[in-house]
Amino acid sequence: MKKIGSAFPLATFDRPLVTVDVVIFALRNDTLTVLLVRRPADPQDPFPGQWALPGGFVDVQQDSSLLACAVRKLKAKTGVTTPYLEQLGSWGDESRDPRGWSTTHAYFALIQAPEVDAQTPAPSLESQWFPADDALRKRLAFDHRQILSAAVARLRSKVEYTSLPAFLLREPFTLPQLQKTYEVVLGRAMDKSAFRKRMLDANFLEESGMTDGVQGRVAMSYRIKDRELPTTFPRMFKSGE
Amino acid sequence: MKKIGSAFPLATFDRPLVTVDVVIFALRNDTLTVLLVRRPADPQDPFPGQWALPGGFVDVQQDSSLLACAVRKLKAKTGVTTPYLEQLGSWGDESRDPRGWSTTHAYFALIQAPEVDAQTPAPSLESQWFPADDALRKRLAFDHRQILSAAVARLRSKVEYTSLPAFLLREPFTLPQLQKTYEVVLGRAMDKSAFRKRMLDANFLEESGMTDGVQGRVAMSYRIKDRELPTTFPRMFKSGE
DNA sequence: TAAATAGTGTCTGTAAGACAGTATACT
DNA sequence: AGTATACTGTCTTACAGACACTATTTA
Repeated sequence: MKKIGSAFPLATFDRPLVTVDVVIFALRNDTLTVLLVRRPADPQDPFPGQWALPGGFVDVQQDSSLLACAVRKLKAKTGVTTPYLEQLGSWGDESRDPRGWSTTHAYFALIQAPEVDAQTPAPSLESQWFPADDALRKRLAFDHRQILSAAVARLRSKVEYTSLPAFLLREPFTLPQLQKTYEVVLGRAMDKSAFRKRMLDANFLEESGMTDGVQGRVAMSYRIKDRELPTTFPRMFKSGE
Repeated sequence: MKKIGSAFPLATFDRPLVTVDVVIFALRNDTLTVLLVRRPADPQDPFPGQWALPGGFVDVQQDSSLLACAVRKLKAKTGVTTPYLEQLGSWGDESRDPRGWSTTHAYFALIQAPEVDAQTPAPSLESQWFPADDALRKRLAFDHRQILSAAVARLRSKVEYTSLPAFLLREPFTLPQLQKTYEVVLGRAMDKSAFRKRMLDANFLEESGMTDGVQGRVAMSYRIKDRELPTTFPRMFKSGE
């Protein structure tokens, strides 16, 4: 077997395939949506024509790390360069890819819904946003359904005790908008007073002037103080897991 | 490049190396310890003679999945077959292994400290338990220091709101023993009354008769109701992250 | 009886939830 | 004025922490 990059001898093991997949979440139409791409129709490819998570092989020439690879794939599909991006986990076994023993490193990204008329890669025949719950019910290529399911579960779980949903909104945003986002992600209504106390006490937002409300009272708008990482609240929203 | 396992054609990419590493925690002498192994002394190998996490290449003939590979490596080093085992994350870049672009899938395991005189693989020159805090200060092979650091951080973080430390004890155990375990892992003392209320209210323990105490009042002993997964408490022990 | 360990009771503080109320905008 | 939206206040509940107390064992 071929050696790469150094004088160290390598055991002659077969190497698994190494891929990276990205679960990209955005809020569209007051719905949590994920981006799926269509596999090539070529019957030589595995799962031809099926929906899959955006992703693919690590390119050892181009990608300096797994994270860099995920960033590259995210940018290629959405144009977004500064998302919230966290590692979800890895999957690997002998049967998930018909081409052989294969591994994937899954990431999940939260992005602001693209402006409809920006010159970002538009949704197309090969790439489309689906409501998360619809996507979960689809038959997806590889084990992507399982990965997507883990991503949605992780997101919903973290939303119970972190400020993650703020990364789905374009800044500045109002507290009612943020509450709506929590409600959409979790699929249940929340109490306004408790919600506001919690967000403001957590001290991760800074005021950013009044909105020019379309109707009704104008609201205070906010920005995230530190976009690097989400804030953890001292308790869960709803007791239990 | 060689094709494996099927008729699907593969792009001729160089494939990264694929390894699995396991961070194995046990309680020894009222101290949180991790198992490290020595790299072979052969200068042909990377990091000869240095301490590293137990792990190595995925063997596509032998391992049907990443998890199976982690289980195999854990068993080889400790003889333990039913640990608490969870995926920690994956690391991969062009420079972590001098042999080339390499990835590792890291797992972390909580096991009961091996009986000293059982016929399990004994600690040896090539394999030794170190207090977690000492191990963190060592120079380790590859990026294993970073991985170990992530494992300790994850463990300490989850201990704040889950029943994880129970997996470090041999059953049955008493509440004072469990409390001691929490204190050892977190490095701080906890209030007895609050601790007991929390554990008993969480309802993940079942009574298992009285201990024959060596001195002092005999204590109720407990077993874990469901060893499959840890229980999540409704709040953190200490507010904040 | 003293020492050691196990276990309980009571009070306080914090933050979430329920829900009713007030404030400010537009029509 | 009426409606829609933003925001506040008050009461209750859940649970962690502090700390003093009681209970049961051995020496």
